[in-house]
Amino acid sequence: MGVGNKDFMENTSRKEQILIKSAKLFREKGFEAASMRDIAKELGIEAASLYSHIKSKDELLETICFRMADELLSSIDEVNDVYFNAEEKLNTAIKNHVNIVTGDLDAASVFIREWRRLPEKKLSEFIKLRDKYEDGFKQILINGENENVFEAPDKKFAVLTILSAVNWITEWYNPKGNMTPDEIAEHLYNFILTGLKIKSK
Amino acid sequence: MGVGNKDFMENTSRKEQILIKSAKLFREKGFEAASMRDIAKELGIEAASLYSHIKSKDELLETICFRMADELLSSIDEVNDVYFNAEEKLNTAIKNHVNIVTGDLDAASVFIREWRRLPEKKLSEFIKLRDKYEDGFKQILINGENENVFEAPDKKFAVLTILSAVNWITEWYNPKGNMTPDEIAEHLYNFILTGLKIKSK
DNA sequence: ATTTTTGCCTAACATACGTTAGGTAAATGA
DNA sequence: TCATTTACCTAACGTATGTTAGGCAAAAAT
Repeated sequence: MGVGNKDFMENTSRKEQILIKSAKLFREKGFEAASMRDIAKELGIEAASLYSHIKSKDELLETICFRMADELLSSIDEVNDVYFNAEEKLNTAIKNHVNIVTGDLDAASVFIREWRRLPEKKLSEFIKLRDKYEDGFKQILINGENENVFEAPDKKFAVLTILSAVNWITEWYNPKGNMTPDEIAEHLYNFILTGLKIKSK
Repeated sequence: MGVGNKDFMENTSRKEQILIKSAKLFREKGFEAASMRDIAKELGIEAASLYSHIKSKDELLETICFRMADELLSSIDEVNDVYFNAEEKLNTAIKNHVNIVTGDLDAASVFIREWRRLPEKKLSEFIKLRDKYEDGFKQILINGENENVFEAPDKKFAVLTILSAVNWITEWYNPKGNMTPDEIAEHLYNFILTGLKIKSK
């Protein structure tokens, strides 16, 4: 009942299954409104049984949020290490971000929307990681300015605006829609680079 | 205890005070996590006393969300009625949006983040209003294309990206910071119009 | 073959929640 | 002056929540 995709689930550890369903429900109903009993029901077990695999509800939120943060951070680090050209860096960073986010929409939505509900101690740790990620993008903009290819008077502002656009994807992206993640990334990159105004003008 | 700004509150009806505190708490803790007892405590009364002024907790969320929606909608309608030039329209629409959002950050955050928790019936109504607002922006982009001043192959995509940027303000705007709403709006407008890339290139 | 571990179960706990019922003292209106 | 309304109160209700305790059958490890 409610279990669904069993073939897929069979190769996945119980803890992983719990995380997947948690992300789904945290996204749909919000962290507080999604109960342990809801999560258990999705897996066809009782709420108390969840505690054979996890320590607490908070742990679920933590794991989802920090996994995403780690994934994004290692992506931006790699971009800044590997590529030389600022335009290429920004293009790749955006492409990676869009792919990570669309690759696990549930977890990404929780990462973007529900991180505020982390317990205080983990929250400050989380915010540090977010800041580090933002710094990764800032670094790209600084590179671009040195290369005389980007212009961003207020770098922090520019980064926040860029990230707002790539994060907002979770609000409207439909995997069954007619845009692939790479197409979205390209679209976004073009928009961020050149804006709305007609170039010939 | 916890009441604070009494002078200001004295000219405001009790129901309005409740709404103000609700918005504050819904923003800080989320709709589900902020309890009626929390809201009451902010006003120095008992939870049950709230029900002399309101019907339910849902009603509070509804009022906050729909007020914001109405305010934004009449703003975009006015812009589309009054101005003729597409660039001017977009500039004013963004300026209005930023001013409305920064003018009541608590309510705006709830409008942007917590609308999902609306009861099903109100939720569909709310989504209709959001779509209408998006259409208002889309209309501006279409105007701009006809005037040969904007270029946006995918208009829906462009609108979502623009709105993501103006909505994300609630995540970082600090009223005590060193940017006025109008400065933010101008900054945003420039970014949306021309992007990062250096023009001379 | 026997022990240990795993993964679930039922039952229950303490707490928190939105909300209602019924009352009361002060302000308001006739 | 008396009646009504307003804005609060205390008490309580039913329900939902995260989590723990203790047990039990099957699988895994020794």
